[in-house]
Amino acid sequence: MGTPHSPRSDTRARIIEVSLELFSEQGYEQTSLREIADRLGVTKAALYYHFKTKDDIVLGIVERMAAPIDETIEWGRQQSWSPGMRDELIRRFADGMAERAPLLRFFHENQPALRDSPAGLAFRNRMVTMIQLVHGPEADFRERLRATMALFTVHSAMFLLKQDTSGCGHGDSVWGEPLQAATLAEAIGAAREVALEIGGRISHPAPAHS
Amino acid sequence: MGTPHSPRSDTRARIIEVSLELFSEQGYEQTSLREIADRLGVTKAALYYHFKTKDDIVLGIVERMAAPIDETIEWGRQQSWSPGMRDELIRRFADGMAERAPLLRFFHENQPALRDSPAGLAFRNRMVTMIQLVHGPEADFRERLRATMALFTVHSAMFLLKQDTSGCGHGDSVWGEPLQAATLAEAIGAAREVALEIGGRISHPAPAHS
Amino acid sequence: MGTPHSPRSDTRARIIEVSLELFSEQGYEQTSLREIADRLGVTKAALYYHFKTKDDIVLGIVERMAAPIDETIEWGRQQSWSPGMRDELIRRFADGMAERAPLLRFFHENQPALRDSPAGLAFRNRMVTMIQLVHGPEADFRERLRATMALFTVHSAMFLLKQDTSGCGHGDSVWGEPLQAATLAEAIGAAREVALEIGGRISHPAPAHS
Amino acid sequence: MGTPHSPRSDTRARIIEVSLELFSEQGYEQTSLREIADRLGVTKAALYYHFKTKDDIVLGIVERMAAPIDETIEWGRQQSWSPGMRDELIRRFADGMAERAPLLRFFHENQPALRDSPAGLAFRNRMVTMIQLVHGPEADFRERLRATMALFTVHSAMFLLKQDTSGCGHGDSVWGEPLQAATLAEAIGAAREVALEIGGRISHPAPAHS
DNA sequence: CATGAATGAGTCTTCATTCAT
DNA sequence: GATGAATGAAGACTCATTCAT
Repeated sequence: MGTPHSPRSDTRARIIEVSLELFSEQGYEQTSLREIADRLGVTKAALYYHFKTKDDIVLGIVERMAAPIDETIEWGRQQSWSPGMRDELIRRFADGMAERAPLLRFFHENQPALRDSPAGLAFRNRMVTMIQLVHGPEADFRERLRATMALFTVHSAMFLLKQDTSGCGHGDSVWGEPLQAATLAEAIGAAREVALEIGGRISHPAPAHS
Repeated sequence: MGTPHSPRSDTRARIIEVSLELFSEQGYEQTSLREIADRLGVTKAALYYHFKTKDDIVLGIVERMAAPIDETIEWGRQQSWSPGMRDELIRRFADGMAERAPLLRFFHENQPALRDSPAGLAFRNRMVTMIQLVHGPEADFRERLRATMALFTVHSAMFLLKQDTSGCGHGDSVWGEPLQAATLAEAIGAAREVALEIGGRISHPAPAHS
Repeated sequence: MGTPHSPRSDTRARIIEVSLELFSEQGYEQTSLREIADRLGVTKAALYYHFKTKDDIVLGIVERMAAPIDETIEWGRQQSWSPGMRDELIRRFADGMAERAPLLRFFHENQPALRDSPAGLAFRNRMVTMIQLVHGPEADFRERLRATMALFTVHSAMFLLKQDTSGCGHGDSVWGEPLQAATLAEAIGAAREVALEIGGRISHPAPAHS
Repeated sequence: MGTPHSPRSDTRARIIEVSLELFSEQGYEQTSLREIADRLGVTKAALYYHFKTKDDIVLGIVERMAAPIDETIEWGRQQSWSPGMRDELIRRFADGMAERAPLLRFFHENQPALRDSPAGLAFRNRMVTMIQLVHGPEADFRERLRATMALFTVHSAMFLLKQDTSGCGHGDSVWGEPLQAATLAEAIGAAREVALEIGGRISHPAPAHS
């Protein structure tokens, strides 16, 4: 009851962990509760002790992982828009996502499955808000699009990295040798910079040609 | 009634049409063959007359829709890389995708479901090839990432537009009034330009004649 | 119309041929009309031009293959029972079946599928009649059983031969080297002799120990 | 009602029981899981709780029923071949099968359906081993055939008895009155003796001490 | 905390069969 | 003689979920 982080049961935590893993590897629909339970060495019924619903697990995932986004959003809300604030926003987002890359990937790749679920909404709303904060008020379509691209860059980095892994043997990986050492961390670093460049052209609210 | 004996059943084509529609609206896994069949006014078995497998329908979709990508790839292969060629490549891709926006969206949002399927491979391979053509040989991670983002911009434009549509009443659409008139066509136009800007900074690490 | 063996269409014959082949290889239920049609290079619908029903094909098989049994039965009906007649009956049966071994095997291994079908009945009745002719009137259970075994010996020879073939690599074939040369024909020859021995103890109607 | 909290659900056992019943009555392919479930008063899904697969049910059947064969095989392996041992082997097999007659019949009549299934293999391997033990080493084709026939006699007895039962009214049962009293037990008794006679002529090609 | 047993709805798929052409 | 298109019934199997214990 009382103490916030009492070790009450780490099962709940492990469920979230394993679920995120499987969900991002195989997709939400492709991952069955049996699979999750098996990998945890418990029964399906046990999952239902901790979560009311499959979707509820996703909600759990979001709650545990979305904290940095929320902080960034909170910070963003207290600033007024300026190019510098925009850059800082992107920077914070990219850094916050560094350790949560799989989460981003998971939500991007499972939109249809989560479209109507509370968890899906919860996440999409956060992304939409972030995008709005980045492009600021009264932005036109181009600028909104740039903001979107800037934020999605982190996710796309994942896409690129995956090519290397999943290009199982049939040649033509995106990387030849130059990339042998690109760890996920390095990739995210690079993604941050590219994201800044992409977002960088959003000049607002006073356009240059006024 | 029109033509007496129907021009030899366009059912196959209609299946592809309707399937793409449903697949992109609800996702691949979330769309059952019954649903497709019902909307077409035929039986599930009829689908199996025309396609060996649910996945085979997706393959059909790809085949009918990917022609412009293939042409662009073909063109790209015959050029040698240069900034101008890169821009032209992006331009052609964006234009080709203009009428096929749902296809892009469909594949992006259903990666997990299609990961191991022939159809999924077929499409991902095309995308990977396009990306490689855009960034050209010997590009580093940042440049590859830019290339990726440039091409994905078209898809992200879809994401933005959808917010407007699917934000069914519960607030927080990305667009308030300013976007009331942004037709899909206009959006793609804008996406093309943004894509060009994003791709634009790829400047090859000074070739021999620097 | 007229001439008995006019070459009207050898398709019918080929259907029977191929069907028997597939039916005995894989079983009746496990063989679909599509499979038969494919192997013949025609459409399923074509099969329905020649046969009213899947079961009707089996009937066709029986009709074309059961002639020798019918002749043997006919002959048997005109004799009165004696040990010599019994032996001759077995001999004729075994010889007649020599070229139709697959047929026997097919019916034996597909009894459940054909239990209630006309074709199944047609064949089982023939076998029952043969058995009755072999053991003669007023035989007791033991003698009937012997008669049955004598006739089934031909089929069991098939079982043995198959072991050799289908024991795909996991060792322990029924035959080591001594059997390398046992062709189907030789096997049937041997089966005939064993069948005679097995049937041979049926001494009837005047038992020796009376 | 009887025992308060049921002895922990004998459902698994009942599934096996009912399945064997239906499988032998109608054949493996002709029996649907719905049928089994219905007769048990449970849902199809319940079957899948206890067995991974339809085929797995057959495996369950084999495991529960094949114990006596395994014991006989075990015993046979520890003897060295002699006519007496051979007779004892056949005797034990026949006795062991007395209560499991339907099992034998089931496997014989469903070979095609089970040919490639684990359950089918499991059973066929046992039979092949038994046959080898009966005819001993260095037997020729005739002797192997005799061994086979000896063991199959038990099954053939079933065939005969069935004629009586399933010849439902449309004439030609193998038995008229003389068999009214032949219970299954008696039949197996007779089969045992016939099997012994049939196996009896296997006389090994004069070993060293001839 | 967790399990064992079971459910009901739904999935994809296959098949024998029909019929207009 | 044969095909192309379609059907209706059924099949095996999977899944999220529930509940008594």
